[in-house]
Amino acid sequence: MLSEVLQIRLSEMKAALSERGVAMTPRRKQLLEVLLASDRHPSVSEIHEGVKRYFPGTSLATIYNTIELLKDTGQVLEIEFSGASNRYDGRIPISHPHLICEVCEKVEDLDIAEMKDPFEEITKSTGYRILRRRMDFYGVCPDCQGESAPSPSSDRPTGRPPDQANGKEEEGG
Amino acid sequence: MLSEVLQIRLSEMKAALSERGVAMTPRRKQLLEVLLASDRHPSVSEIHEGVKRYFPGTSLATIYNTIELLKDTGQVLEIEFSGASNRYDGRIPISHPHLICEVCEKVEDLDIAEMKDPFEEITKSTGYRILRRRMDFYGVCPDCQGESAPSPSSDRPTGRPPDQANGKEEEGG
DNA sequence: AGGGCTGTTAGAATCATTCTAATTCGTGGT
DNA sequence: ACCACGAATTAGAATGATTCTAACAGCCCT
Repeated sequence: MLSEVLQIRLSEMKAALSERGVAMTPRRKQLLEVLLASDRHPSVSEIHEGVKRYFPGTSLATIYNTIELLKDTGQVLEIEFSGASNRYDGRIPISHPHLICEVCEKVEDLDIAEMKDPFEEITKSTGYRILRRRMDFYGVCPDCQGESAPSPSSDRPTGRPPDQANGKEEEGG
Repeated sequence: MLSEVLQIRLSEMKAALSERGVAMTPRRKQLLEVLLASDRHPSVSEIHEGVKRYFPGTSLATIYNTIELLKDTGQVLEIEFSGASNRYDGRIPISHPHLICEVCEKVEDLDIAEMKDPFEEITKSTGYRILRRRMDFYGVCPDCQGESAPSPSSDRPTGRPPDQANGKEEEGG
């Protein structure tokens, strides 16, 4: 069962889809719940698994299609990865920073309170019309540190090996 | 011909490769020059084109292999994209912010002087061993604004359509 | 019953990237 | 000159996420 806050998000999502004339079918409803229920920033195939528990015949295409609708209505944040599957955040659909473990591929939200938002300033100084931003930090989470092999508890669909461990820990910048 | 600053970068790259016992073959030398000569944050296939002008038989695998060596030695910054090709920055190989036009797929460096670096603080508060970060701003560059179709001057190998233009300009967060 | 509009599906197509196995190249030793 | 060895390079296959296509199913409306 979703918490009260997530129930509100669910309503927002449904409203946004309905406003655009998209039907709320049982599969789609289930997809939204799976998306919101997970705190792992799930991938398309994880969402697929979740929906298939209730609607076994569901195809991957349906998940991709519905995610596309959610993206179009600004109801999900897509976190892109080049070698692996994209991950999705339905709980906080607006740009915000993440912590990403390169060993177990965990994606966590990150609070940086005192960081000033350079949004307006960039718009002014560059002339760009900024649509979204990405601020993510990649590293090794506490659980995965001190292990030579990645934690076997996490299923990693296309995990990359921890080849970053070459002593360079601060890059400055 | 490369500027003096870029000549220095070239030397650094060669030194880093040599230190790791990697031979500086003519193809690899050319690849480094192509990478440094471009201010477009070129993709693998753009680099491939550049190298092929001098060594016509060069295969894509060679480009991928050499880029891999450069990544391993910290001599190139990889900017990942999920739907399109990755882009590479050999001039400034450490993490730094970019401006990315979603219409013409231009990638520019961005200076944000007064932004405080939350690096140490995140390490302390989360326990993560941070290896790299990404701070990129996506939008529409001045050249592409006011055009319904992307500028035909730029060659876009796997361009995505400008479907971001749905009125949401500020996402906050 | 029929028309038309979604939603859904299986499977093919695409495309960047990685892998594999074979060939070529360069160098050092004879 | 010749050979041997290891690294560099190659073509092409394999992989995997995503997108596309064409067909089918469901439903509302008359």
